[in-house]
Amino acid sequence: MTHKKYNIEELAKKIGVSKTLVSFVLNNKADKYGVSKATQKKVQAAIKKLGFQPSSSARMLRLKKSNLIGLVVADIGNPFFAQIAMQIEQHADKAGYRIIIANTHEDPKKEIDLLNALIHSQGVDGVILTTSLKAPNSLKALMPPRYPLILLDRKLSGIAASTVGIDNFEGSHEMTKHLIAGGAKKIGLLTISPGYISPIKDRVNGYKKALEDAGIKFEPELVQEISFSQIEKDVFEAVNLLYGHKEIDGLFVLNNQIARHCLQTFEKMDIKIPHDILFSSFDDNELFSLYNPSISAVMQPVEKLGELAFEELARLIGEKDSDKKIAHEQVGLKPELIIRNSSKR
Amino acid sequence: MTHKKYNIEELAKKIGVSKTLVSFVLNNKADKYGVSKATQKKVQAAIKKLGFQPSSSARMLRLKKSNLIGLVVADIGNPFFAQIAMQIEQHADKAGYRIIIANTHEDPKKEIDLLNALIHSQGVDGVILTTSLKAPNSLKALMPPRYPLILLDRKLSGIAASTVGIDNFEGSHEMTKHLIAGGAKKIGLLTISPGYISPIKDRVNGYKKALEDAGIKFEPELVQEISFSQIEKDVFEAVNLLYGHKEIDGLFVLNNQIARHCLQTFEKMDIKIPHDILFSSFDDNELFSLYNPSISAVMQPVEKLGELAFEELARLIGEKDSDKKIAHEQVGLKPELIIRNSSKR
DNA sequence: TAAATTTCTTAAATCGATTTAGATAACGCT
DNA sequence: AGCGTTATCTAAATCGATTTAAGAAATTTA
Repeated sequence: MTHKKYNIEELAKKIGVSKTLVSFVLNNKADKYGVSKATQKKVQAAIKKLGFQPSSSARMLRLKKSNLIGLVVADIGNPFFAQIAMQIEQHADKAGYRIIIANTHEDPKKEIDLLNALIHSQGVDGVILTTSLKAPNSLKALMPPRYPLILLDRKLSGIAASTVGIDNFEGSHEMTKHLIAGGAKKIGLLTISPGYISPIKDRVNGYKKALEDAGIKFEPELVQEISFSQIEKDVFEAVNLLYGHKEIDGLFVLNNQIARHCLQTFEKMDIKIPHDILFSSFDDNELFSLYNPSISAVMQPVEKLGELAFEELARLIGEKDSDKKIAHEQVGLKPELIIRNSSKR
Repeated sequence: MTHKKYNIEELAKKIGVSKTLVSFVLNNKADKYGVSKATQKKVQAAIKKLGFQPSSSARMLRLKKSNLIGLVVADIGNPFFAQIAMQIEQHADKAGYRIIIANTHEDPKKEIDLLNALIHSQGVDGVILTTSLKAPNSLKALMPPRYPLILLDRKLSGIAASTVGIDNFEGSHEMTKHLIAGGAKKIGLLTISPGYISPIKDRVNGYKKALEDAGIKFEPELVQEISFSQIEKDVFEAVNLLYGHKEIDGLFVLNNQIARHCLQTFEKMDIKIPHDILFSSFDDNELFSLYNPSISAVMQPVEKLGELAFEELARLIGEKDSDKKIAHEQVGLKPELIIRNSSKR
């Protein structure tokens, strides 16, 4: 039952035709090259019967096309990225692509190494990247001209690449406005390292703008950066500082992992939301709807993001194949405010 | 700055040696073949300076080794699998492997198609699989003899493959015992489709055994199978039936997604846990510790599972390379009971 | 100095597909 | 019959690496 693995040459010999002919049939070029219907049938039948699968390494080598796309993310452990990855896989699969997943752990050096390997060694046809880079130089240096690259979630100025993400400024602006409308006068902000990535900067700016709109003075010490590698400890200290000493009456956190640890800290310190602090987070999450009180959040349209990222990448790959000009799109989807109980009294 | 992409031949010409020599250096065989130290230095320098990356498709073709492993899971959306995937990626990366991720959505046909493509076309060096198959035939038919395969989470009898998972019978047995000890006399069980996969069967058996131990008669109608594709609806109906009509005083659910929807349903129906029903779930989860009341769960050692799955696969790949016999390990890690407030009064 | 050895280097075959250019056979037409 | 056409098919080059077998240069030995 377990049949031998044939290559195209053996298969051709078995059928009694040349491998050229088998290749024609395999690639739907039989008609184009005038292969008789009878022969086509014969070849098709043999392919199916023997379960022949052409070697993708051989095709890759010859065609310089891998049907592989690289998905390089900062942290697949974060459900936000895991969800997007799933969406991307789903769309890629439909279009005949496989995805290679790689995790940078927010390390720029690792990011560059991985990209180098994926692009130049593995030969992936394109890359979807959530970059942790501060500057575009090292990325630019390794990218072949007109290489299909999608920046997901995080922009990187100075690089010509399509970007798929939400309007972080607006999401943050709206949520902060909402907290203010709920009565908060002194709103803490918990950001996450690295603080230089675009969504974080945009969100901080959205927060500032909302304060300004409301005539509230921006106080830098109310903004605390949580280190990606020691979230638990930093959150505890930050909440301690902001609530214990700065006496905030509102807290907005820029990431769902931070939010989780805030909730833990609130329980530990016996802080009651929304009574003591109005609270909200970025990135909605199953926990938020079930928690008591339910947690307000800025929701990113994850399915849409994944879909768009892949579709745009597929478009770029297609254009590259046909050697047209590559136009880079900047997609800024609208985030959605999910107002629940943690942010209003 | 953006330098041209060289292949080994161009690189060799540039340096003024043969590509054979470059290849020797590249593969650390320079000493073995007696390349002079001076030449080695020269070649090394050029490789580094020009950032040369050998084409992996060419190497794959020649060496029949891809340094790729396939990770085929039923549902990457499930945090349990996402976590394991992250662990596997981490260990694989260290060992120089890339992972291709594929999602079967619990569809056996899709699973076979994907495996076929990964093994025979992509040429992955090995596969880690959470199978949705009922019978091993179709899998056996496509697997080359002695192919490195790890079954993760789910066993499949009749197939010679290493299996990495936990002792599901024991986990379920212990948790059911705990519910009984807490005073539950009529315990509902929510399983998930497909019901024939080994962990589910083992868990159901553990549940039965615990009832038997306690002298409680097993009632088949207290066991309800939730369909993977319509969890929300099924959970609602099942809870309605079991609590509303069968008057259960305990509920054990076999999957964290089901648990989530149970909590929603409880709120909707105003069922108080642990007061009205003692409740617990399989697969621990951040939600469970933060929810009020906190939810008891059978925790699987996710990091350990991912690590073992990869290490065992790497071992098999290594043995295959050196053409030794492949011994198949059956790893059954101990699950851990996390007792919180949902399961005791 | 010539022969034998050792040291270093390279030409060419190979992996399995695709594709170009060309071969062969059958056919129609004058 | 002879010649151009058309319809089918195939030989051989190619992609970029690895590796075997063998060649050239340097060194030692006789």
